[in-house]
Amino acid sequence: MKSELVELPVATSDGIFLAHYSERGLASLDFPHGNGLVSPDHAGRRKVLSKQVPLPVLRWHKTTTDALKAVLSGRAAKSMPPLDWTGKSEFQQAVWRAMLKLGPGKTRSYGEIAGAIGNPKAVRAVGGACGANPIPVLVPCHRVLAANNKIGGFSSGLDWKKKLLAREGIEF
DNA sequence: GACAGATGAAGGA
DNA sequence: TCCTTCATCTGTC
Repeated sequence: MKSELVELPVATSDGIFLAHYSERGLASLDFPHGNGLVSPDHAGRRKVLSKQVPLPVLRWHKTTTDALKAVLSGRAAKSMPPLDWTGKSEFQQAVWRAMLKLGPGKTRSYGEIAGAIGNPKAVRAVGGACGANPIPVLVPCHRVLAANNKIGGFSSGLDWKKKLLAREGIEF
């Protein structure tokens, strides 16, 4: 089957994020690497040039750009592009949906997220699902803290998590 | 099937 | 308080 990803850069004041779109929607989002440069890993990845980008993807990309900039400045995204979670487990999707409900400045603990999806004991699994989140920032995994307001962890780097939380006025 | 993980809670020093 | 240990659940190899 063809599941070619369209790869488009998202320029923000924090660097150039890299968005990957499938025919279903936004599939993943990469944090800027170093000084906004794309990692060598992406160099060899098959991608579609901007000229060939389908119209729906261009619309999604605009929405994604707006949403990303809004979240990075501590505001709520006005609208979200469709998210492509194909191939992900039901559990992971449930965790991510629960996180999408968190507005700016709101936080939950891993235990509370676990409870929200009806499995209060699955706290460690929630941590695993957060780490597997392909769309950080837009799926606000940075708003999930450990118990007692501790920072917990962040797969893309604790610095990003701290920065994002600080912009939303969250104390931890 | 075994193991690891971005946790949480309880018990002891 | 702080540290250690154990219970629990899911994903990955």
